[in-house]
Amino acid sequence: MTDDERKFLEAYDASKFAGPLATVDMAIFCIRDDALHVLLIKRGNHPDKGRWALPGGFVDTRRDADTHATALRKLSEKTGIATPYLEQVVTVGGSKRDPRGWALTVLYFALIDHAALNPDSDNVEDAEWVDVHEALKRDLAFDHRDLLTRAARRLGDKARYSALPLKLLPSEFTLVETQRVFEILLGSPLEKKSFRRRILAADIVEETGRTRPSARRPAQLYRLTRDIQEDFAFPGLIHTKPALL
Amino acid sequence: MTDDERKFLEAYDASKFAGPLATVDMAIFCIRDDALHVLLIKRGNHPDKGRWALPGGFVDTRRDADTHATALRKLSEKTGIATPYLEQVVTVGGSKRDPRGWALTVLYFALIDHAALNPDSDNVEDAEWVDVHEALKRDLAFDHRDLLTRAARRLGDKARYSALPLKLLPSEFTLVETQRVFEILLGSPLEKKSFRRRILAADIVEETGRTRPSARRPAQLYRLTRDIQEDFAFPGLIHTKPALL
DNA sequence: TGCATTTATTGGCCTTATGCCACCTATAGG
DNA sequence: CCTATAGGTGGCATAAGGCCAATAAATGCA
Repeated sequence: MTDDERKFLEAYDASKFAGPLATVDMAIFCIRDDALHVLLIKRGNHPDKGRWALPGGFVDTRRDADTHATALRKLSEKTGIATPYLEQVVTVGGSKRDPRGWALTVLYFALIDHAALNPDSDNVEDAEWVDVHEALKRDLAFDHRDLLTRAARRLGDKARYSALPLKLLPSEFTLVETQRVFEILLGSPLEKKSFRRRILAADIVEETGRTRPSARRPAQLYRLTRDIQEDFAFPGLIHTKPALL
Repeated sequence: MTDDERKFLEAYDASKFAGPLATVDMAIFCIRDDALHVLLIKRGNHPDKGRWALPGGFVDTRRDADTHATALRKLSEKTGIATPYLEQVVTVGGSKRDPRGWALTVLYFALIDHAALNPDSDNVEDAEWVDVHEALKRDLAFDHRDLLTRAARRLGDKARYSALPLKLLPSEFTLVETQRVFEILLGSPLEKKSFRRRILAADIVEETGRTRPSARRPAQLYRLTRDIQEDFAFPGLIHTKPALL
């Protein structure tokens, strides 16, 4: 750093520039009762007090090293889960979305295995797992309906060309369960043989040798052969026709 | 709005909450000299004065209705182009990326047809179209090398499963040119017949009836049959193997 | 124990999509 | 006209995908 630059920084007062309000909001998804659910929180403070909203809050520039840390902090506060799949969806900023002023929010979605949740959390007064279709019908706070739409669409898109939906399953899962998750996300049934051929050909799952107990023929349990990262994608897990938007 | 809420808002002073600095940065791409190029700007002010950087600047909460408007404003200032393809890539925020403080930037990329540029703009001292590979070797300002990497990767990914690269071409283009753009983005040659079969089957281009003059057999000119929107995607434009990250 | 029932998993054939590459075509310039 | 060259097609062998029926593994009851 040059002296010139050092001098500039000493004179710089960031607080003089009134930037926008910066928040992080999250769509936390899980599969439950054979449907995609999202966690909603009833707002306890103004504005939009009493309305349901996506969990979220202000970026804390003192505690959060980056926005990802903010998201992880919020997620942990709400669900107790520390290492979910977390993906940034979009950032929405504008003057109209929050009555407090020009507000910018970074939207994330998280995928969790419903079974990994503490069952007590179901009985919390101000938090609720809601079927996504149902949630989209509610009068959510701020522009959270738009945000939820975006997050859900992203997840649905990824179900077409990636193996991401596997993150909604427990660490051991059957192929039938896997197919069902894809069907829920895609909203249409899949052909069993094709689905299996593809997921096996993709070489991302392997048999554990164990089976899921059942009153009928027990299903083979599988696990991931590698961790699924963001932007992990491969063609052809699904046979649905192109979504030529 | 309830009285209660109104009272809350009157008492609310957004400026008390020193949010992060909020900026928009852009990777403006075009094809030039048979390679992907990006526009770089030489910084005229501290910090990182004199270093090359992606074009960008602060969100102006008085002028910009939303971040998209900020991006369009920046793009128009730098290139004079008003209606390009614009897509948000990611938002990066953290305490370490800008010496002025906790800074949050929304990264966009724009795709433009190089021929649509005002040729004078090539002679500007502080702006330069740089081959992306070359740009990534430079010591760019802030974390702009990371940002450029992200934008370029997103574009490369989209070349695998969408028709987006068509936005780098003029309004009339030949199929050979189109294939070449995909090859540049993917970094590997494509099979001519397969490529043509697919792009024609996708029903996104149609013949104009005109041809591109040439010293050899003239090539048929095509145009888009519809506007390409963000997240426009379809499988199978390319035959490259899965990028199983 | 043997059979009906139910869910998991596999076989196998037919159709479509792709990879390959040779061949045909349209121009310009000798 | 003939040649060189880049655009554009034909056509077949192979791979991938859709379909659906057969097989397999449990449970519970006759």
